[in-house]
Amino acid sequence: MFFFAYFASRTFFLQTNNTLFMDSYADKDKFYVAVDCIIFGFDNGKLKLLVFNRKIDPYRNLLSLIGSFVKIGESVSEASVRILKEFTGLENVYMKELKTYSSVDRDPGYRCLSVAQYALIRINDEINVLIKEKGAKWVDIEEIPQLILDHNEMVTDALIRIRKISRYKPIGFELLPQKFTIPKLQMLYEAIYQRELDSRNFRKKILSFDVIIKLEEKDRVSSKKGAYLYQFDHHKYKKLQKSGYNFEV
Amino acid sequence: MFFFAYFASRTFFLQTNNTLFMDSYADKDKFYVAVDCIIFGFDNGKLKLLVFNRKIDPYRNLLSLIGSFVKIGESVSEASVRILKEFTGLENVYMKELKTYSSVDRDPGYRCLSVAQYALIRINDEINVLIKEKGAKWVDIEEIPQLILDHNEMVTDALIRIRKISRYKPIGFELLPQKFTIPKLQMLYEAIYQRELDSRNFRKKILSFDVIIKLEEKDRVSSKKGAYLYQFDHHKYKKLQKSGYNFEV
DNA sequence: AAAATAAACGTATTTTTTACATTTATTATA
DNA sequence: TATAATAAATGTAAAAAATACGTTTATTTT
Repeated sequence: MFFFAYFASRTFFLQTNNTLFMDSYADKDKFYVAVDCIIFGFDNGKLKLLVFNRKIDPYRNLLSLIGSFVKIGESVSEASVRILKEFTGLENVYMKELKTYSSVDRDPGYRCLSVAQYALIRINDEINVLIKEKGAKWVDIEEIPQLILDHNEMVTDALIRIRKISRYKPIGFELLPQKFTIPKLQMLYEAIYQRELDSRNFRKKILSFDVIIKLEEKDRVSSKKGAYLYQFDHHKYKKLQKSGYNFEV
Repeated sequence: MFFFAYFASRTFFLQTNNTLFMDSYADKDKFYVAVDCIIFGFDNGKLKLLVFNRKIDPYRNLLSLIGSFVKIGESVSEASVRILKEFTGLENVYMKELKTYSSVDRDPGYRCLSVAQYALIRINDEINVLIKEKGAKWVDIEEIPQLILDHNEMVTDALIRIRKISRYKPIGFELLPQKFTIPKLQMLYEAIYQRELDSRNFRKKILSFDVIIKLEEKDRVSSKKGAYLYQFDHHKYKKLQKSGYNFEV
């Protein structure tokens, strides 16, 4: 029998020797270890997922998450950092392990275990140029298309996870630009929770954490009056965290 | 170079063929996939960890978690269910994935990735007979001995996890016998959180969830007056969970 | 009969959450 | 230049939840 590489672009290597692996065959008695990244961004008031349009077999013209085999000489998290950098140009991204997907028949080509990672990134124009080059694109999380293998399951699990996590950790800030307005922050939380929040209570709550700094500037893009810009205060947040605080919106 | 199996008891197999693997050598260019279980129990008012005393090389006479290689024909969770059953005789145990440990140098013998799982079990005499046979034993979580490889790190991570999880899910009930008293339940939560709780507020809170059923019987082991026994009401709990409830003590 | 022990219970205070409507700053347009 | 339109900013009262705290009860042992 004849199998193709899980990912067959110039960036996906056979884990044992780092050489291109286009049309070799998989060893059925051997574990392959992959990493798949569920990358979220926030744009235009909507939570987005980065998907990759495969241009070659297998799964030509189908969508998948951004992934790669893990090389024998790197850890799973090193692999995920590597491909995130490759696809978005970003380093120092908020990325956490979701869970391991290891069903025997999850990948017909390989006995392949995948460690899924979810990441939150700030979308900007540079990134959008790069992902276009790579054949990736953003899709709205309310309209997630069919993805290969068990990738849809991974996305569902990741969404559940970020909803939970966002109740302790100010992950919202990872998705917004450095300067943001409170109405934008609220929209993000509404996108994460998929429900409306009361603007007065939201503002009160956010400000009560005392981890954002009001700037003099206003953002007048979405309103004539303009909304004050704020910045996240990492220093104060770290202090707060140390004292065992819980960030719950 | 010459390497030994990660676990070398009759229960640990080479993942490719399920045959005994005592003194063969590892393929350094190949990923081995292992599972390690952080098994918690509750006994005598203390939270306990199940550790395994290795009687053969490598790591003879050292302590480790209960673990195994994952076989090529099973998923990670199937492997963890398998070894949990083998060591404790238990099936249908509360067990969840903790995270993946995959540093390149975490195991000097193998390029081995381990998916750690944490489990909560009800200790009883039967189990204690079986674990003794297997060479395993309970240690107090406040006095965890040195374990092999990165197993201490796994335990630390698991403790952090169960402290977090116990704020949403009534995991406490997984660790207690079917019939338990409120003071015992409180002791358990105190062991998990490592801090004292107010008995009046604790009782009020627990009863407000309306998921435990008061029985007519009393447990007079730790008091002359005796404490009423209660039972967990799984049915009511499931209903509650569906309605989006949060179980936080 | 008295002492000792752990279980069971209630209430007042503080804190947090929720619900809800109006005013403000600015731009566009009549 | 007055008016309409738009989204941002703000406060307060009521309800719910969390916290702090002391006494009584049932029973066994002495």
